[in-house]
Order: sequence, then structure tokens, then C-alpha cells
Amino acid sequence: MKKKVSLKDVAEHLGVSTALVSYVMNNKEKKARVSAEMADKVRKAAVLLNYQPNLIAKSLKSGKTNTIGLIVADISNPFFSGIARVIEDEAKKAGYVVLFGSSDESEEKSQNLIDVFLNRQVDALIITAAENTEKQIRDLTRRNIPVVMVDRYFPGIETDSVHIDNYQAAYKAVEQLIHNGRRRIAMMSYDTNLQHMQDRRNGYKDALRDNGIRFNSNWLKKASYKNISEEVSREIDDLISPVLKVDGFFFATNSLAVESLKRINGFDIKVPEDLAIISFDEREAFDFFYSPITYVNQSVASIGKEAVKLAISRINDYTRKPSEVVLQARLVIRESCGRKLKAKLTK
Amino acid sequence: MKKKVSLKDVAEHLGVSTALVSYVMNNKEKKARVSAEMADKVRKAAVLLNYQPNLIAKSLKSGKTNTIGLIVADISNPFFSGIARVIEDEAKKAGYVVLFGSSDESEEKSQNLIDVFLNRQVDALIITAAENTEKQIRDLTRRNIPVVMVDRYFPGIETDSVHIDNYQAAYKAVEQLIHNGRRRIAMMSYDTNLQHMQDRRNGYKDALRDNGIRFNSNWLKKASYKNISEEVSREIDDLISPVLKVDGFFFATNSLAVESLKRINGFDIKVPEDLAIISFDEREAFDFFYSPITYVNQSVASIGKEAVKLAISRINDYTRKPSEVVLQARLVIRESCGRKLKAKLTK
DNA sequence: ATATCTTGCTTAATCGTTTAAACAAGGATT
DNA sequence: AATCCTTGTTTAAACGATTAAGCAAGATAT
Repeated sequence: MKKKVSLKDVAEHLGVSTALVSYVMNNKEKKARVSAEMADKVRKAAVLLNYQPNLIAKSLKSGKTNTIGLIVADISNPFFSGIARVIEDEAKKAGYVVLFGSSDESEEKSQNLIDVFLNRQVDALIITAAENTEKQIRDLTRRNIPVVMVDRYFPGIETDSVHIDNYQAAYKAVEQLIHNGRRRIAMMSYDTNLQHMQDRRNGYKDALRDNGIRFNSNWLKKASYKNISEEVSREIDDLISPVLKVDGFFFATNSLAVESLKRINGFDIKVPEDLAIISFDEREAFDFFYSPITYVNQSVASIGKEAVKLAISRINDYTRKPSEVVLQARLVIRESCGRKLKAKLTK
Repeated sequence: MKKKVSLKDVAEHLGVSTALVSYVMNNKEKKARVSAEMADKVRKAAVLLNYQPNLIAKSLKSGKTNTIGLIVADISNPFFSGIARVIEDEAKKAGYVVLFGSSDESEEKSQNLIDVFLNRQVDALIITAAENTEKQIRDLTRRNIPVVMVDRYFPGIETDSVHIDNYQAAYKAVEQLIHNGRRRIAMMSYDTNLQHMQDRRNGYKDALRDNGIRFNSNWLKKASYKNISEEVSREIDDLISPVLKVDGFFFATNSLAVESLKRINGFDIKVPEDLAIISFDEREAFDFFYSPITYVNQSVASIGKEAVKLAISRINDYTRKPSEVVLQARLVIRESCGRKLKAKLTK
């Protein structure tokens, strides 16, 4: 393996000190009173030798790595990879690169990723927190390490965070089902106490209550992340077999919707006639379902942009008061929610 | 911002040299003849002060960062984020972390990512090469920088690479359509000369030829990555409007399939009765199409695992002869390809 | 009693940068 | 002619680790 060209090599090639070369390479010639001719010679030599600065050495000196650590539940989930893409682009614009890791909603993996990233001196962390990681986040903020929570958040912790108004979004979605004439509405959620999930459940409950529909706890289903397939199947079966007990269904995430729909499809149930459906989050599959799925759209682009913005601003000023960016979601109405499309009857 | 605890801090706390602490922290006590009591004291102090090694400093010294740079076309594409996830897991097992970047199939972005990653001293690069980046890859290998090409490959370059047998996979897929009674078979491919795409086109052509079907160049469609939506629409329209000219369709990637299906769905065409379909690559949407899509399945897990294996083995021995790992793909047959399911007539 | 070995630790160089401080030489000011 | 700026460059310490080599003191051998 050929040794890389260092500052020293350039300096020796010209018979000058490394300091001189460093000043020129960092465009500090003025400040360091380097002569114009010398600056020119240095630059030529750098090109000639194809000098590339060693960012590791720079980082050691500066204490900054220009690296952001991104921890999501699972990078292979489209929701998260979508955010990752935006974060990558935004970070790049600001001269940062992104290290990523998947926590799989596990407390241990999360802590492990945090440790690994911190040992690598990332300048900031952007995290979709897993359950019971409140302590981990609190610890980071206490150590003044820049953290931005995305998607999930902990109400008790003062951190920069970006998330949508989950309560409101869920409320609107369920309200839509009610407006479309459904009253026996079930919800499938993750079996977690993470606040965003609670918010969604509360939005569901309150929308029912405000419309004079009694909350039925048997219809608020929960499935765990780890066993999503089996648990969703079990809960779905409970609601539709031997007889379909509900006429509307609200899914708290796209993955829950996908799993649920796969199961529901095995039965002789027509969407939206027998069962109206609204899901949280986008998913390409929603377009391909025979009755395109109505969904709550979170702007992945906005979330990612805001997250990077907060991260970088905190890197530059860790005394700033944490800000909570709450974005509004948009309900994308399509066939599955069973709206009566009166205007379209002519077709 | 609190300063982090360094080796020096631990050393000073005990009144010993940093060398001593370093030896103990790296479990080289035997070799360095550190007394058992001292080793114990050091370890206790390290825990007490919560010493965490600075991996940047370690890297500068060792010349190794234990970092792998991953460059894919687009991390938000499920195929690539799936591979990314596997690579992340495998890398972690081996003590590596992953920096990622999306090239968007652009030559410039690709070079830029390579430069950025190299300046950060990644130990290896795993790349899904964009068009015209042959020189970039060749340059890397010439500089003895560990590179593994995944998905795409350049026949002229001796590099470690992992990809499926694209020719064979395409051949099998088209053959399946023919067996199912289709003879007017179109193909939608990317407008690129990347070898994997050429292989797929050749597989298509040869399968036709070997079955006595004349190749019709008007039916071999191409769309560019940048304008996929418009170009796919235009090409699809050409084949199905005003009248459906073909009875089978082979899509060279999942994204092409998704875009094409969206367009096709706008017309009164029944899959598979009017048009039998097979696509390359998995995609969740394929399960949700009213006629589940038959597809060529690449094992993302195998690709990722092999890639990391090759990368690490090359890091450890850059003189090893490059190896080309060619995996076999599997055709997952479902409704869309129009197979006559005789056995199932009873249902 | 002297030489040699072993044990347990420290010293100091190094990785590739950055940057304050020092310095040398020439020019301007008194 | 002595002093003071300016200009252009070098010196050297530092970032946080690693590790070969050095050294002092005690143990063992002759």
C-alpha cells in the first residue's frame, strides 16, 4: 500500500516548513504573511504531488470530526431510509458526513451505537429513540453532547427534537373515518409507551369520544416490534374472524398497515366497502393496493432538514435553549377510507 | 462542553505514565510486564473516571479507522437500504462502522463521495458503481485501496465484486414468460451501458432467440434514471396505446416496474390475462398489486455479507487476487406471470 | 563481590495536522 | 546610528493515543 502524501512531503519537496504549507492549504496566507510567490509554489506542489489532507489528523487537532451519527430503528425501513437520505444530503451541504446504525428498537443496541459513535467523536447524534432509552438521551444532554430526537421524543427531556403533531394527525385521520360513516373503528398500534405512539392512541380515543362513540378497549390493538408478523395476525384475526366486528381501521404506522393488510387480504373482506382504512406514514405499497390506502403524510424532507439544521446549530452553540420543532402532517385521502365520491359517479 | 477523559487524565490520577495505562487498556500487560496490582489499579481508575478511548487518536496512530465507506445509487431505494442494513450488521460484527453516501448515478457525485471518504481514511469502499465511473474504480485499485463492487461491475477491472448472474436470471425470467404462452414480450431497462444492465438485456434477447422468437428492437425500451417517471410513461404508452402491442413484459429493476405499473394501471389492461409480468428485484409493492408480481429475487443478505467479507479480507491482505462472487438469483413465481395454475382449479 | 537477568515502570518518538510564538533580515523613523 | 516596524519564514507544542527502547532496583548466578 502506497503511503499517502502528507503535508510534510509537500514541505520537504519544497524545502520549507510544514507550517507554511499548512497556512497556504487553509488559505491563511494573509494572516500568516506568506508571500504570494511562496503561496503559489505551495499550491502548485500540492497539486503536483496530489496532496490530500488527512481529515483524521485534522479532527484530532480540532476536536471536530464533521461527522453526524444517525441512529434509526431500522435503516431498511423506507420511512427511515427516506429520512436518512435527506439527512445525508443536508449534512453534505454543510460539510458533514453521516455514520448510521440501526437500533432495532433495542435499548442495548441503542446504547452500544451511542458509545461507538461517541468514541469516534461524532459532533452530533440524530436519534429515533427506542423504548426505555430516556436515560441514554438524558445522559447525552447532560454531557452537552448535541442530540436531536427525530420522530420520537421524550416529554420530560429538554432536547432539540423534530416530530409531527401525532395527536392531531391521528385525531384527524379517525375523524375522517367517522365522517365517512364508520363508527366501529379499530386501531392497530405498537406495543410501546413511546410518547408518539401514545399521542396517536390518544388522538384516536379523543376523536371517538368527541363524536359520541364509546371507546372499546378490545378494538385498540397492540403488536410488538419484534414479533410484528405473528402478533398482528393474531390481533387482526380477533377482529375479523369468525365475523368482521369493525367497519374502520386506523393503523399507527406503515409497517403495521402492511402486515395487517397482508393478513386481511387472506379473508373475504372488501376495502373500503366492508372495512375503511387509514394508515400513518407513506409506503409505496399503499399505491398498489387494489384500493389505494389513505394515509397520514409526514414530510420526510422537512423532518430531515430540520434535524440537520438543529444538529449543526447546536454544534456551534451548545448553550442555545433546546427547540422542539413540531410539524403538521397532511392527510392524503384516497379510496381506502371509503369516502363517498359523489362527484365521480358519472365515470 | 466538558472535556473528555483521556489516557493522560487516568495516568495523572494515578501518578503514573500514559504508557502504562495504554498497555493495560489494550490488555498488553503481560507483554509490557505490568504488575498485576498496577493493572488492577489502572482498570479501576478507568472505570471510575469513565475513560473512553479516543478512536480518532487511535486511528491516526494506527492508520486504520475501522470504517467502511458505502456508496450506493440511492439509500432511500429499498434495494440499497436493504443491502445497507446487512452491511451495517456484518461490519459491526467485525468492529467496523459504515459511512454512507448516495451517488444518484452521477459520475461527479460518485467521485466526490470517494474523495470525501478517502480523506476520512476509510479502510475500504463498497460501491454500486454509476455509469462512466470505470476510471474512478480503476484508480482506486491502482492505489491499492480496498474496493468491493456490489450489484454492478466492470468486466475490464480486476476488483473484488459481488453480483448475481444477471444474464442467467434475465434469461430464466423471459423463458418463464415464454413457457406461459407469451411471445410478444417487451422489456423495460435503464438507459445505461453498465454491464449488469447489458447482461439483463442480453439474457432477454437470447431467451427470445433460443425459443424462436424474433427480437423486436421497438420492444426493448430504455428509460433514464434521472427522468424515470416521464420516460417510462412515454415508453409504456408507446407499447400499449392506442392498442396493446405486447402480451408479456419484463422489467429490469424494481423501480422500473413500479413506475411502469403505475402507468399501466391507468389503462384498461388486466394482469396477467392481457399482459404477463415479471420484474427484477423484490419490492413490497409487488405483494400488494392485485396480481402479485413474479420477480427475480437477489439475496440482499448474501450480497451484503459477501461484500463485507471481501472488504475486510482485502483490508487484511491487499495482495490477494481479486475474487468475483457470482450469486445465483431465484425466480419467485406468482400470479402476474400468467402461469396456468391447473392444480388450483378446484378451489 | 561482581556480573547478569528479571521485573516494573518511564521516556520519548511518532502518526498528520494546526497555530502561537520566535526569529532573522530589511526598511522606515528618529 | 540606534530603535522600531514589517515581512516572511521557522520552531515547537499540542491533539490522544501507541510502543520500542531505556533505566533502576532487586533477584539470581558465578
